[in-house]
Amino acid sequence: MLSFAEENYLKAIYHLSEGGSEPVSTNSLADNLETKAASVTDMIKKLAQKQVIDYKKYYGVNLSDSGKSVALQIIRKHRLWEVFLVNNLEFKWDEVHEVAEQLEHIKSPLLIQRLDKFLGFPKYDPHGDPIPDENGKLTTKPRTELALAKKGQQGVIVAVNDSNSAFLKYLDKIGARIGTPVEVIDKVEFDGSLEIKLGEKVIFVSKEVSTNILISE
Amino acid sequence: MLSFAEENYLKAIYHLSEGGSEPVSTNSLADNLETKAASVTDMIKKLAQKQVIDYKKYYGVNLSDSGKSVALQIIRKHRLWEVFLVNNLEFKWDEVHEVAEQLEHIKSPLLIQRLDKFLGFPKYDPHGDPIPDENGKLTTKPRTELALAKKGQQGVIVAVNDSNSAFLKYLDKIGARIGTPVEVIDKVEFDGSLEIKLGEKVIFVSKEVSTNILISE
DNA sequence: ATATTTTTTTAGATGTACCTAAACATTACT
DNA sequence: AGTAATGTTTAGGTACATCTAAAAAAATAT
Repeated sequence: MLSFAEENYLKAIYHLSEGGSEPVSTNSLADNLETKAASVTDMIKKLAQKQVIDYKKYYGVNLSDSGKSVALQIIRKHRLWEVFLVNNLEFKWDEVHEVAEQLEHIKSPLLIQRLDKFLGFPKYDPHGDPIPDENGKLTTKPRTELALAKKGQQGVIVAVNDSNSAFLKYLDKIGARIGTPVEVIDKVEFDGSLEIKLGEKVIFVSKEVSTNILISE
Repeated sequence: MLSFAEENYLKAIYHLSEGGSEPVSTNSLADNLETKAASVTDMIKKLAQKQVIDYKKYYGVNLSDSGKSVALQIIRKHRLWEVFLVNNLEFKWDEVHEVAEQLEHIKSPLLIQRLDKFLGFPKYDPHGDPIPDENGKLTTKPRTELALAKKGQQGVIVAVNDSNSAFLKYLDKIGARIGTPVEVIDKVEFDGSLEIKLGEKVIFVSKEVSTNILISE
């Protein structure tokens, strides 16, 4: 049985390695988990001993198969709870993260199975992120960063890259939600900002914002 | 901010002191929390320092007002989650305890406020125990142990004293649920067991069972 | 009222998850 | 290639929540 701290490490490694492909450095984990590099070294030694990661000194860590599976289960729980909070408890999409960070550590396979059923087996969370199934399988639709779209390109917002509350509130303000249609009117060479048609409105968004909006046709 | 362990101590003290009236001994806490007396002494010193309990060496502990309020909030969360599990996630009343033990420690006043609303502001949990309101206020209906009822007395099951899974499964088996009408047909002097009419059936229940069933008219 | 038993507390250890400071490896820069 | 900068690990220490064994206090029994 893994502790909350251990589970958080596995989740962080999963995210930082983009799904378990690349190795993750000690410092990037320390940053991500808001802790110190020395603490990370301590913990990854323990996780390596438990066989959930592969660790070679000075070379960073990789999730093992079992570690990846644990990480995906935590992500599954996190996202299912987010759906519950938004769909049933009137939470806004910028309010769910903190609470889901706690709920994701509740240990009860039955609970998650039943919650999934209760929610109608959702495939995506309120930020458009895919929810892994019981076996940890992800169904990822092709999606592009809005920042990479060409002038004239059209699409629909399917997800956001950042679940930061301030960012999501800004999106609410400009009327950008999952499902909102977008069209690139113009790209500003100077700072990479975009002029876009969002629903019925035409506005400018910074490069940073457009990097964090994911669209598909 | 209190840790899970600290919260569990406060909850245990609340239950063992019957709502904060009598002092609770070190050993009874150790028994209840399945830990050792020495560990309890350590912890109650810390809780006393945090002003959530009153502690005098060798005299047992009492909840302070703030400690009582914390305990009631945890009990509120526990019972609301139990309602959710039974009403919405198809859990049976003997399956909810363990999961609710985890869920009660989630820290988010908004979550509990919204959950309460979602559930329709329930007053009792699946075992018939009253749910404290936001201010920790309990509405307790008068209720008697079935074991204390007199021959010929009639009533309705309103709660159970023990949430032990085996006991609840037994109640399911004999058809005893919250709301089931009961009538005392006869009391057996010898072992204190009862002959009762439960719904439409007439059966015998042991003294131990009847002690754990609460009825009201 | 004294001795015995029970209960509670203290003393000293352990494992977890952190920390700082210092040592060591790797990478980047003239 | 040699040095400086950056990244990582080790060493040693802290707070938390637990433990065992022993000492001390309170309750019980003779």
